[in-house]
Amino acid sequence: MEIPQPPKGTRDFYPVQMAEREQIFASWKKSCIKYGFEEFDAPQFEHLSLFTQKSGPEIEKQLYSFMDKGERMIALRPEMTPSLARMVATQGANLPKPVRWFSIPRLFRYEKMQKGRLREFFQLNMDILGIEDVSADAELIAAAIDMMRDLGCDESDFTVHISSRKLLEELFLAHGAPAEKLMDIYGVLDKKHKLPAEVFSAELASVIGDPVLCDAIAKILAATSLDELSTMGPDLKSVTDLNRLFVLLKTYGVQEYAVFDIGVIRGLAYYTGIVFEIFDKKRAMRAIAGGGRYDNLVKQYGGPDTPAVGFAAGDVVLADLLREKGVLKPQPPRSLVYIACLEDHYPEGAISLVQQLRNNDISAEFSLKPLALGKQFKLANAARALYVVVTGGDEETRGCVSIKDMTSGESVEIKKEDLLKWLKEHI
RNA sequence: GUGGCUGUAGUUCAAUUGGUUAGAGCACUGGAUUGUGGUUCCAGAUGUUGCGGGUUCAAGUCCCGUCAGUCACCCCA
Repeated sequence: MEIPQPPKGTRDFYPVQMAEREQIFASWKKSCIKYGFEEFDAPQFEHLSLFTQKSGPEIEKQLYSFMDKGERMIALRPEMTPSLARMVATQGANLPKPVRWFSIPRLFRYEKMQKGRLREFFQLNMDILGIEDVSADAELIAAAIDMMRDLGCDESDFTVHISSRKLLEELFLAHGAPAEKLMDIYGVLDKKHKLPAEVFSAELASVIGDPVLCDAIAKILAATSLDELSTMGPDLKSVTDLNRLFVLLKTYGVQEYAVFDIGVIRGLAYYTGIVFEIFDKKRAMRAIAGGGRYDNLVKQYGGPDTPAVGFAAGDVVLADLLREKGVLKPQPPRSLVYIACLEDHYPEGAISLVQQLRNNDISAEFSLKPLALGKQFKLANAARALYVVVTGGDEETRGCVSIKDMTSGESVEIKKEDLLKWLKEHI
């Protein structure tokens, strides 16, 4: 009989993988709560139109969609932001601002898989809605950086690359680029880090056409700092905002993680202002996280005009990074205590003890079939137990049990009625 | 959607380049060990070599197809 295969691009989470996943999720939640974010969730499937409304009809090719029995077009959610925008729009003015929400959704995308990209995955989403000021961008980026630090990463592992959609728009328009060409220019710019310099220039030239304009834009795109940009043209609000953002990030104490990078575009998405991406330092992987300002989205879903900024970090690339760095911890004990009992005492001797511990919230287990004591110790190892309590035998006649510390290998014998107290003191 | 590489035991990989009965580590099960685990020693089980076809006296090995995995391109919300 052939074993059925799981669908393409999905993962089975055996307890080992589940422990890794839980470690990441627990760290994510801790970071979010530390920053005053509340958790929310939404349906795993939505009306297809929720996504096509934001991303256009072509998006359907890249998601799991189907008609349900009521002839409604449904899609498994490929991202969380539309659901968030819908929820916020629904509440309208009722929702106290700023909204500070996070979620860890399971997402589905119909894509051909490759490194760091699957068809089913998780994301951490953090969003701040209702604040137009760059202070919200700074708070969010600081939170994103701390999220990475809480997972055990530091400035030798990752960098936040920051730019601004508005900056590019203002710069290009100020130099006389036609508005209808902006999207095409973004498209080429998005590939800047991947293409050799000559190919990049050639593509840029073919998109822009006018050689004078092309030269001006090439100069802008070669800029590596905000100061450099300031000398190129008139004072721009976006430059002021970005400068302020970097000052704020310094105040947050995270400036060593943040760099200005004009090449950050974030696809052709709905971003309206500051955009950022977190990359591993070697830039060997896909983006670990990405986000930015999307001030029009809630309004686009029929809600009140609500400025917003958010980011998402996928679990796949992040787990790759953490595994490579070796910061993922081994599985925690399945049971803190293993009750071993001598065969003449099986199993009644174990059950009453095991239940006493469980009733006091100490995880405990015992062998469900009679085994030699040596075997029971092997099972205790498999359970990653910290202590083995041996019951029965000579100790029993003395009203005692012996406890073995599985880390040190040392044993002590104590009165049976003192066991709970002893364990509470030592665990 | 396009292309490269790879499919051998549960898993990671061998198999003298086409040659006899496809092997090993790890993991698993049992034993050494009927009162003490991790280390050690012994034994055991597991395969339609992804699937289908072709070439050949002979195919895990070569060819075609197909499926799956993986990597890159496209895209990346």
